[in-house]
Amino acid sequence: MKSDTVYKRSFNQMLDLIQDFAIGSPLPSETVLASELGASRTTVRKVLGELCTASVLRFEDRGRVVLSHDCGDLYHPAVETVSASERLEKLFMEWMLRGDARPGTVINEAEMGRRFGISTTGIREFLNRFRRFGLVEKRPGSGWVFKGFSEEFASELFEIREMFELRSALAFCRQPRDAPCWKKLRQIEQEHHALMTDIETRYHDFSDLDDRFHRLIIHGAPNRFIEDFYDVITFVFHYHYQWNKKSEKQRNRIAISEHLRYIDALLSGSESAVEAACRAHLKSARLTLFQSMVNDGSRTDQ
Amino acid sequence: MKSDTVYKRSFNQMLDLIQDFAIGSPLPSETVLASELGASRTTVRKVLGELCTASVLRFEDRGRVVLSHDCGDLYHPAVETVSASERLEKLFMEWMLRGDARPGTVINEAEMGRRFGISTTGIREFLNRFRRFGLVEKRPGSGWVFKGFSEEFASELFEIREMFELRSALAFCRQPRDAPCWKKLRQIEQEHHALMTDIETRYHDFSDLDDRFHRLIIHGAPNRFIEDFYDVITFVFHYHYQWNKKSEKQRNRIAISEHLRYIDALLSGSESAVEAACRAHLKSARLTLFQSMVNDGSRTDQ
DNA sequence: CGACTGTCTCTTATCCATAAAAAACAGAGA
DNA sequence: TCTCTGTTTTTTATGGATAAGAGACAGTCG
Repeated sequence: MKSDTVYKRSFNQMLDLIQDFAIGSPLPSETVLASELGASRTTVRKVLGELCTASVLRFEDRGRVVLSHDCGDLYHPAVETVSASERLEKLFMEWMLRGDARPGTVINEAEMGRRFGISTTGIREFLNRFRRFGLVEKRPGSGWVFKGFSEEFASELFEIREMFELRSALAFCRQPRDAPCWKKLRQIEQEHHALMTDIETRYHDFSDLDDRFHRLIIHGAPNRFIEDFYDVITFVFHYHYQWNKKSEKQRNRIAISEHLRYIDALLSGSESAVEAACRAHLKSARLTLFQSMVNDGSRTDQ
Repeated sequence: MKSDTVYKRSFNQMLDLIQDFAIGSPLPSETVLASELGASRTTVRKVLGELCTASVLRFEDRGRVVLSHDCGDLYHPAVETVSASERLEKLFMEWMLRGDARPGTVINEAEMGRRFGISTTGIREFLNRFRRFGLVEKRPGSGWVFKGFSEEFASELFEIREMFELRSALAFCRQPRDAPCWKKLRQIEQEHHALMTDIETRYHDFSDLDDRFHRLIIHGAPNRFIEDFYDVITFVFHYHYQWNKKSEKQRNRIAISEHLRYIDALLSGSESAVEAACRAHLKSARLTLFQSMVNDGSRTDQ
């Protein structure tokens, strides 16, 4: 049976949203709310219905008005808000990065299902999707073998990343000067400056900016395989650094200044400068990743 | 329920195999047979059991002896020999390459299931695996959108292929002269010569040789992402040229001579020669693919 | 006429069931 | 002891069921 995580998530979001409306004021139309919450109108109606019976809203004159802001205890627990597949992804990565899985470990669907409390179909689907990350491999008829989040893996990952990024950076700076990407680049540059000045408090915001920056570069000369591959990068970094927050602030500070140099090079239009800045940044990113891999006690061989 | 395609395939293979044994002579042990057929002993036993009741074999003295060679009508039909997922793959590619699916078409699991006679679970798994080919995309909560086997697709595919192959070719020729890959290269060179002399009759054998050649190059400096990507290439070429056999012989003849030049360059060890030969070959391969795409009536826009 | 809501239909996410295949275990003969 | 076969236990492949969620259609009110 499909879980109702979409409903619960929407419910919580709606509760947040209601706070922005004065008591007695009417809510936007269902259609508007739906697009606001990123769900279908069907779901929105269910949420609104529930809130009406809870007397947080009242149906009135073909629309809902806010009756109360006091609904802190109505929130659904956050856990019930993530779909089975998302939960599985998280659990699996946790298991993997904790080092519970030695390279070469054979995974079997039934056991994983039991361990993570998810049906084997779900496991199967996840592993099939997860295959492209290069961390598991399938033996048809037999099970799955786990290949280990190793330095070898990281090294192969970076080799491709470097090829792709360099190609994209050069393509980027060959774009006509009036292409919209330049404007976006300047915007992102501003964001870097802004983040750098607030680095003490906002250093967590870097990973999002980092992602947007690299995706902008890459999107200059679009290639679906390159963009897909960047998903792998994002994914790996996301989880790895979630489990290893050591010296995050410092790491991000350095990355920002590398980005700024990189952006300068792009804006200058000099291909050799771009190449140099790009290589420098990637080399440093690679080094940082490797260091965090060996320094992380939970991941070293013992 | 799991289908018994493994059993039927093994059964047919066993029938073939029995022909190699004289009447009255004993078959190898179950274990040996299993590894011979690439199936488990469980399956082998089932096959042997069936053949005993069909009086093709007789159990005797802790082993089976051949009773008869006359079993031509026992073969299971070839269709029942391919698993649901393989069948689906074929049907899907056929549907796609025939051009039944305009780019942007939204695919839905239930309908596909009906069309291809496969359960939605199967469809879902297939599409998830198929995603990496860059031809379908998922809209979570909603369906799948088909992106079209277009020139754009081919062009993006080739861009990556060229990057990877060039990188691999250069890495290949940097290997020490006593590395085993050189020997394999010479072997493959011989195979090219042999195929070229028999080209009139054996031109079908080229695609296999082509695959082995490129995989050898690529494997010189292994990188899982590059090898994975080559699966995509193989897959695309396999199906595309299966649907478009126009001037196959000529195409293969040209490719062989390009390969030979490419191999010469590798053996010479000159990086610039390798680069030139590699680029030339890929350029020509790309051109050939593009031509076959536009010339294929079933695939042009009408 | 155009934006809304009420209703109905169709599709996806997710679990479960089961036969086929694989793998592990156990006893027996050379 | 080692290799076989007989037997039992697991695990995978594949179909099916169903609640949740998305989308289409149809009135309705300003």
